Amino acid sequence: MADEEHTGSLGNWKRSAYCGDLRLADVGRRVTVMGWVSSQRDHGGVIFVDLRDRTGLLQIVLNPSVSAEAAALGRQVRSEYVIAAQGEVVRRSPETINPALPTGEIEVRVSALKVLNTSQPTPFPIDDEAEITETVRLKYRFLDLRRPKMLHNLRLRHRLAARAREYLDRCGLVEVETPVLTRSTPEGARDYLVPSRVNRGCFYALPQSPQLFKQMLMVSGLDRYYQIVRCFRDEDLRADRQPEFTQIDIEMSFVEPQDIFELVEGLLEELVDEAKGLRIPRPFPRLSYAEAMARYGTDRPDTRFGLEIVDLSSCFTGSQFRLFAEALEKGGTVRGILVRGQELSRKELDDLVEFVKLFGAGGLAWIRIGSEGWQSPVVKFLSERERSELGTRLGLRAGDLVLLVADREAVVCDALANVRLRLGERLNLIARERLDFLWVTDFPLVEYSEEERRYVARHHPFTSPMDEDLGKLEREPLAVRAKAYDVVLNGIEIGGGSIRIHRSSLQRRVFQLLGIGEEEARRKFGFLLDALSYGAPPHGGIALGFDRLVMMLVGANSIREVIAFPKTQKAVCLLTEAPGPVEARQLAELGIGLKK
RNA sequence: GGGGUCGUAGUUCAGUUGGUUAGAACGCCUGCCUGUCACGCAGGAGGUCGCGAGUUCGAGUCUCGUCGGCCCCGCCA
Repeated sequence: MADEEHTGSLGNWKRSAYCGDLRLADVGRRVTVMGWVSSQRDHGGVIFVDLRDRTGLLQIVLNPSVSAEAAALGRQVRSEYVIAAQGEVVRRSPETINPALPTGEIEVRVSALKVLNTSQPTPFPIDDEAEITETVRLKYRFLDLRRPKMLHNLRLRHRLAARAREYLDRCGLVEVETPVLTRSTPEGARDYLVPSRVNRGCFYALPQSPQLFKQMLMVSGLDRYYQIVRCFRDEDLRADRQPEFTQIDIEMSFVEPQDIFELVEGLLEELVDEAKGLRIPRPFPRLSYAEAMARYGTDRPDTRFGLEIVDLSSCFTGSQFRLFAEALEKGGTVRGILVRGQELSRKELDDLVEFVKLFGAGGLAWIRIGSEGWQSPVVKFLSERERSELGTRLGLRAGDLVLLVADREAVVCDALANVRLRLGERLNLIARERLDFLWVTDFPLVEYSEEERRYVARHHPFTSPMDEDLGKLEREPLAVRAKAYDVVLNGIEIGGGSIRIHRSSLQRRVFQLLGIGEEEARRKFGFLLDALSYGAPPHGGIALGFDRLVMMLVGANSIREVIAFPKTQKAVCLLTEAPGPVEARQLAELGIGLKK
């Protein structure tokens, strides 16, 4: 007995109920509950303890008239001590009911108490109220995760993963584990490298995705594959980007994009049902890349609000306004957003002018349509004809505001896409409760990289061109569309995929277009070309960003809220202080020396 | 690599124009209290103002540098 007290052992005690589960129906039960002390209220005689486990809070009552021993122990108890209590579930008298608690109609009258462990005072309160600096939260992540909200996030994440596995299994997909120690493929993101001790001077890379393995599984005839898999990219972090993240990775044989859409829509339907109990409309809307760029300026539009972008170039042909004229002469464009019935202060407009510069635009021209006439720093440069064309085109009337950007098309799109988002937020136009899923399709196969002075794959080099565009592959590569697609939720890209090239002859043509020579292709992707030459079936797939999806479904602003042990923007784990130095002996074994 | 922003007690914050001993709330500690639930009451402890230089008679406050968190640009096929 005394030993048990000192060691905090359970002895023969066995938990018979979770705290948060108990209700009126349990009145009369003798229960054993275990958990953490959320608060202790000592009234000199009777002591109340709010006991917390992952299910919620339960009030237990230590009354000396029931057990003097338990009450004496309870007097010693402090916040976050781990205790076990045995007693009877009793109905609270009407005036002592706490409607704020799901368990507020009952309490446990404790007959025996064990202190299983003590706790130092925690560096921050274990509740959802206080907003604690992230530095402190991450350093004490084990305590941060003890907070109900974080436990909820982790448990929801688990349920979504479980539901995804169940659905994909039902659809006949087979989960296969692919290697974590793999080969570096210098195309794309920077790899995390792992030195090989056995093969001195050689390195593994952690996978950016299991792309090539899943394609080879298709060649193997596995037919339908999935994997909930960790991926790694050594790039700078953002609120929605961590160096290691989880994908729901999918690949199927003998399919066209439509098959992928149906499978993924079914998956997302189930996940949204699991998370929110909502039925999302299917099929998801589809938008071509070209249309998405034209209307929203981005390939991942948030369609929960309007403020669509309008091409106004034709209104300004031959303009006397130098900025517009120059942009158009250089093959650029003038586009704008019409804001109707909203007041923006002069300061806010000035801020927008600065804001677009972040995205490479020279500036932003605004025109307010007042009842007295047009009010704008640029209106004096516009001819009568331009003003009238603009007015007709947009159907301008008093109270309207027009925001214009003139530049190269890519810059205009980027700038206005961001202006649109900012205004959507600022003017509170976003339908917060909506989940707008959509497919973006018909991506260009390649884009031209000024920096590398060659065509680069927009998705990845294994993406199939559209059959009808094959003829343009060499003549007009920028006009070739790919069998690629992204799935977007509320303006966040949550997944992307494609139908892959399954014939080595076409794969060679694409490598050639990308400036990857025969020899280089053999060296880097020889195994894939080999695989394709042994009867590869038509196949394609997709990868869904699981962290982002969970983030959206719990309404968090950062992926870190749904990852148990995330890293900071400098890719440091504040809890374990990884990455850290290693011993000289370890480096010597690997044949690695560090530059001073 | 670049821009912005923040850094004061365990936590969340305040701190005037540069001026005495840097404050509040919560938390913590001690005592009292038999129906509270953010219990209450009385008392108490707790600070390298991120770090380092500089300006000044005097710096939490001004300047420069540096470290760290967050947001963003670049980057992320």
